[in-house]
Amino acid sequence: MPRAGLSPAAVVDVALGVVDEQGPDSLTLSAVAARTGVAAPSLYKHVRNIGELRSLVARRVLEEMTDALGEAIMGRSGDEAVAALMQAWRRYAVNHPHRYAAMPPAPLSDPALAEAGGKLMTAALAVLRGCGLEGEAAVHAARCLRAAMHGFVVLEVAGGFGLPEDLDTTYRLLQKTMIDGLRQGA
Amino acid sequence: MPRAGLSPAAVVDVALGVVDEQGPDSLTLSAVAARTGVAAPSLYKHVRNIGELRSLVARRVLEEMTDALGEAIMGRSGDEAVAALMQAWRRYAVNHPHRYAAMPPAPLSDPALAEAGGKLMTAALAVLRGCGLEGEAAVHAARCLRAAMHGFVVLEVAGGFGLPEDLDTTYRLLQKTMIDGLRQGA
DNA sequence: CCAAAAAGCTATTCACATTAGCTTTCTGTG
DNA sequence: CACAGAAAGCTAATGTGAATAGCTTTTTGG
Repeated sequence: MPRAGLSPAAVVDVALGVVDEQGPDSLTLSAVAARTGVAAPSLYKHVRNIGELRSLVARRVLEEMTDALGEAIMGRSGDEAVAALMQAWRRYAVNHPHRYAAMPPAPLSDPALAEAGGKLMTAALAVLRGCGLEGEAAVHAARCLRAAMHGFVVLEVAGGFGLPEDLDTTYRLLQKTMIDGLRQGA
Repeated sequence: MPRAGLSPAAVVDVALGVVDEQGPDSLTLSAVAARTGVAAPSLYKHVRNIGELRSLVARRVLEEMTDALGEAIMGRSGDEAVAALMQAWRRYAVNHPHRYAAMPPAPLSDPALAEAGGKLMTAALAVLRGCGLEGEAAVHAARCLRAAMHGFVVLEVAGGFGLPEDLDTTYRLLQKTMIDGLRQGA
């Protein structure tokens, strides 16, 4: 019988499929193995363990999201860039809810994840510089922005907002609030 | 040999100990059984399954946190109450990081959890009424507030804020931003 | 063409959740 | 007080998933 032709990247591809369809908690080596037509232990030839696979998935997702955000803010500046950033953040999470949930909120001792996160931070700080925020003030502003965006989409994706009121309206209010807040800080 | 004298509540007590010391992911029936001096399967006499145990734990934590927030806002109103609410929210999470992480962001089909969450929502809406917000506007404001608080403490507790800048300062900025935002909406 | 690396596989171990079925301890009622 | 039945516990067993060991097959480079 011919080989499956796997590689770490291919395993991550399949893992992303599992995550998309069944959520991050269902990402198991058996599930990935079943989709690749390979026995579960064979996957250890490509990833060290399930933790590494999760890390690799998280990294891919973070990079993908960073790209999407980068595109969204490209060519914009000031409040408009902040609004675009917030919009793109939420759109990514809503379009890929399981992928978003597959990203840990912190790099947890994974240098590659930390680096990917650093790129996102750099992009955010660039946007804030366009709002007149630099140095320490920009760091505090970026944290607030991230907290607001992350908090909102985590709750939205998990179904944490029970009431029927329109979520787009809520998010618009959050955008306005944050943008006004940034203006204050500048 | 005498009985262990367990009960659903006692099992939850022990489970909270496990959560506090080893985090929500380490909450297993074996861990709880070991602490109670009982064999793991015996726990099924008190809880239906591990999922129910997690729900019961989450409910206890949510109620405990709701109490803490209720105390914090008691006797205050307006911006001061909002500031106290935000302060107490963060304090609870920082003092009990694993318990905070043990709460799912949504009731996920658990009516008891939903009810506990409803009480918290009621308290929040009461605070906002004191800021001149009612009806739909209050719902949108409450969501924004929750998103900001939850997002911040999730990231703080997980170690998601890498840089060395002072987190108290960041949170003060977030408080100010949200309070200004609420004033706008009113 | 062949040696060795790479990629698979089967068998096995361990942890945890869960079920089944048996035994022991309480408890309340005659 | 006795004892029947409920409640609470136990052991044994199953299923799933992670992980390791050691063997076999496929590639590939010289």
